Amino acid sequence: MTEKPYHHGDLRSALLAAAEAELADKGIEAFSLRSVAKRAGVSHAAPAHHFGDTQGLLTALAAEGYRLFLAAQGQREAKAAPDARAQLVAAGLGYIDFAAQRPALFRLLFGSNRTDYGNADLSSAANAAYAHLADQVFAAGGRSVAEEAAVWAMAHGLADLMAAGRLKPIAAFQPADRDAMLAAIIARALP
Amino acid sequence: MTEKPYHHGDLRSALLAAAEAELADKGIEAFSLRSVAKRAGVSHAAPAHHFGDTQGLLTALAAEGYRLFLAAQGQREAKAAPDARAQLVAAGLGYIDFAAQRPALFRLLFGSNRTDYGNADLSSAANAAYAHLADQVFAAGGRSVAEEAAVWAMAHGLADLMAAGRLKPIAAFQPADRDAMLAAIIARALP
DNA sequence: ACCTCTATCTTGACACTGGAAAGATAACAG
DNA sequence: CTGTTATCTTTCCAGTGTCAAGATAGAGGT
Repeated sequence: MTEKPYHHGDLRSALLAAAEAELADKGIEAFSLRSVAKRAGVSHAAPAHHFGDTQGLLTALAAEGYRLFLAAQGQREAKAAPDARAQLVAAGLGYIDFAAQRPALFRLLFGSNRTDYGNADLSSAANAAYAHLADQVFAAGGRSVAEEAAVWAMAHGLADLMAAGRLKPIAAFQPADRDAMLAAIIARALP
Repeated sequence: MTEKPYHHGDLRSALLAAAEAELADKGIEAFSLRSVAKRAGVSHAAPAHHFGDTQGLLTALAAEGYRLFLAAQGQREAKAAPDARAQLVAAGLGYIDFAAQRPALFRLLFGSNRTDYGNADLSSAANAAYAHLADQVFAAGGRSVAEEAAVWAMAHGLADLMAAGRLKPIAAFQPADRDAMLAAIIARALP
């Protein structure tokens, strides 16, 4: 019976998990560090040692978020045809999956100023996500910043509007129909 | 010499202006009601009488924001060719203009949960913006929710990425070139 | 003119927040 | 077993949003 040892053991991970739960529950604007500490069953000042301040915690969470974000795209890609265009559409669907399943985390990545992109870990995680997009656009024949922007904006726009709950008529479709519809829309932006 | 009359005269408008300045300076996540009151030269509890609470103030600001948002689209439309497709592209450019010029306000409209869409004024302002999009898509031949979503997502994606500063290579072009590039991208999403 | 009524604004209080400082506890290296 | 260090708690402070009570002034009726 590990009641409540003074030393948690893996508080860092526990705090990250608690922070994501807090984010999902209350959103970034009502995010409370003290509440995160309570969720992890620890004093309000405990996070400071692992993350410094709130920005540090959110920065670490965002870095994890970018890795999950890439993983969501990878899951779709694994099920798609191997040609470059199909892979790019699949990545777009994964992009949207992530935003729909974790809207608050998605907004932390793309719509928050409480993360520090000077941080090396976050910076490299974000760059990896961007590089993956750029590679795929190149593989599909895109050769300009405009081609990149077109694909990115289409996927991002769908994802952000879904996360905001503004595409309910589309979200209401059966998953298969919904995916087909979204895939067709994404395809319009392809090179 | 109107030194400091006990009654402000037009505190409501002054508070809205101060709130937008506060939003632009600190972003939605560091938005402080007391700081807004200070900007307007008034006690920290003065806003309560006009807006109730912080959510009330942000809701009123968002309603104003949607009207400015539509006005930004109207400005572009007035300079564009009268055919439906050109008007739709122009509206998209106005959409992006607004996001680029007032990124914090743009995020209040599309990425905040601190506004109350149950409020009649905000709700009707937001609906007016949506109706304008739907009308334009219909006029351009769009007849499905997918057509609507495609155009909306493309404009919104470009706007949100610009507001987040993630399309710097495109933002760096001369205005005319930039607009032409964005117009070409938006055109991909048209019916 | 005066006098009430009501809207507007201020003051003071409360619980909550993030962060700093200092102390307590336990793991670990020797 | 002991000194050292990492981890966590306690205590404190300034700042925040909201509520309640009081102060001020404009508006309308007589």
